[in-house]
Amino acid sequence: MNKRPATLKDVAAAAGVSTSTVSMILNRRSQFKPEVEARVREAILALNYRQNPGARSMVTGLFGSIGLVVLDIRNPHFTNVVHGASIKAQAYGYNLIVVDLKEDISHATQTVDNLARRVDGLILSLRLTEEARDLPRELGKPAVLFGQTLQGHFQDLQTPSIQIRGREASMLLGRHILETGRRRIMYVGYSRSIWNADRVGALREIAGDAEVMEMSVDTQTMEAGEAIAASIVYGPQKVDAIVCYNDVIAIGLLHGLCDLGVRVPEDISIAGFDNIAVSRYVTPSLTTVDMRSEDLGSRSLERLHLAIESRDPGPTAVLLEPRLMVRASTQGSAK
Amino acid sequence: MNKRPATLKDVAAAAGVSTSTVSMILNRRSQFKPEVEARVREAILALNYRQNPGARSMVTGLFGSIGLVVLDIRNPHFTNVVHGASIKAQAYGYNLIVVDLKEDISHATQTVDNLARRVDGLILSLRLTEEARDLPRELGKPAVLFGQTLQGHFQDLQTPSIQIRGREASMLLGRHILETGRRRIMYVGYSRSIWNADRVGALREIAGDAEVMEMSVDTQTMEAGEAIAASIVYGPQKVDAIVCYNDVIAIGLLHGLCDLGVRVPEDISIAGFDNIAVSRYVTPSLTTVDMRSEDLGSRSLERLHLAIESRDPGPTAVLLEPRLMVRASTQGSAK
DNA sequence: GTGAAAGCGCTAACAG
DNA sequence: CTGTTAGCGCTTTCAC
Repeated sequence: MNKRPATLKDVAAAAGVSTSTVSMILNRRSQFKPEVEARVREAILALNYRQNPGARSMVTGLFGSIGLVVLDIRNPHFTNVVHGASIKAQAYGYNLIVVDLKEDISHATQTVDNLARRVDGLILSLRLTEEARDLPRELGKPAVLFGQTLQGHFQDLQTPSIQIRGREASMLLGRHILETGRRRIMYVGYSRSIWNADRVGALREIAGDAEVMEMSVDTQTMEAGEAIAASIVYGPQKVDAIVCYNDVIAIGLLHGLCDLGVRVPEDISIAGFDNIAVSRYVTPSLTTVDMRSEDLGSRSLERLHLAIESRDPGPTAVLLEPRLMVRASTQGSAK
Repeated sequence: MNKRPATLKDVAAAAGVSTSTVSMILNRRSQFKPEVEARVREAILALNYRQNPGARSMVTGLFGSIGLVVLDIRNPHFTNVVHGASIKAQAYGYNLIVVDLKEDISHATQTVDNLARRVDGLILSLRLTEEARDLPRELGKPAVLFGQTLQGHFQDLQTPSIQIRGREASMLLGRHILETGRRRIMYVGYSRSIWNADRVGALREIAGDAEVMEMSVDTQTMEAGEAIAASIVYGPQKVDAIVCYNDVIAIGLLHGLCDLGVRVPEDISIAGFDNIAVSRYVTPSLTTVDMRSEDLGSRSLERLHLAIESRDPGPTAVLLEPRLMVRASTQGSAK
């Protein structure tokens, strides 16, 4: 209808008061003559007035929004992070601006830089470039980093973080697999992730005399997992258990194995990380480690809220405990 | 570092020119003395200056962002819509602001209203309230609606839309199921969707002498699908095929059926809608109808871009054709 | 070509 | 308690 939305000035004029009166009534709770306030509210309704958040931001420096940068929204792990953050954002009254990098971190710095100027704070994946991770601090914007711990790295971050203990996750899973009598474990990694080394490293550490082999895929898709099945089955090395970088890859690989006539878990057992919803619904249901995706998102948002409100940041790192989810895909002993 | 980022004024001062000169150099390509331009660019670099998008928006009325409202980001269908839109947004240089309603459309109007003041255009699900759908038009903001056709409704929308032919989708699937000899079809709907009626209606239309029964769940999760399995298996009616509102529900239900010892597809065949990535990877792989999720997102963005740029809206409706994806879950004849 | 000045819509002192 | 006023950082006529 109105091509030009009503402004504060219009409301003030209509109510016969000054703009500052309207502004105060809208924002602070300072008392006004009931009569004046009523007139103002009436005018607001009549003109269908809405604050212009941009103009407001310019003077207050506040945006009422939080930016969340994820690596790949199609990965249910990140979707769950978004969901967790979104719930808390709603609770605190923030807008959540989700930006998907589509696994391409080469523009991460630019993305963060761009986003930082429109939000009160940022939630970033730990897997971004260091430059991108540090940018908020340089810009003086509150930020929270989320992701997995990384041995020898994220302990003394300059930015608060919510981290899931990655090596513990690997160990939980590794221990479980060893307990089922498997001795020839193939780790299928994701070449572009900084967490690969920790995953397989922790696995090796507790493997003892069991052998840990390694392969990797370079896209995080079920297709990639499926495609690698043949090289494992027909490869030179005998394998009786497979640990995948995440559930997405594991589900693809599981399917690929079944197509090749491999019995899971009898011939080869298989597991992933993340505990995405569908893992419980594939056949056999997939053993995995719950990486607390949703908690990662909600805790990050809460932590950021604190930093924005109370100015009480302190680059503390919260460590979340992974949870082993044993399901059919690793059930039963080998042989 | 600098708590206060450099402003245009700072750059102008450093370069010894006026703010308007800097602004012009930054935006338009109007020619300047190479010497002046060089000095300005140097100052920009030296001060690490970035435009303040908020201030710019206030005067130009442009935001460089597009808002996308989805019903449930955890549903891979919507994730794919986001992904499709995100790719095009990046191509056109827009920021994509994704807002997740978490299946609660009661605040849709408020969400849209709020978002509309921060973006150049909106992409909304057709499943929002009519009030929310119409709001952009009242606000004079370009918008594109996406989703499924709805018999007797979305033909003369006031807003451009990208629609997937829902009844055709049902018919494709129904026809396929009938061809496999099934005659007692259970439709498991999602009670909160406006598209339920079309789905089951179209199914009934082509069912002929086959019987179409109906049940429904009220959350769109695999858990809900799983939970309803028993009522179908132990219910009073014999069923030889199941069509679910979407793949998420179907995957849960498939799992539930298997747990109850039902053989799929021998005893009961099952199918869903959406063609989410994982459908191919469950066991048996799930027959579904590709609802062109990613195309819905990318086409919407393209259409919106047109409306924003060329001022060439026109409330046209683009109809996308669904694609039947026959997989193992409906393979083979009944009995 | 370049600068001066007038706002965009709003908030925040500061007066009255 | 309410109005006046001065900007927030940027773009954009309009003169020079």
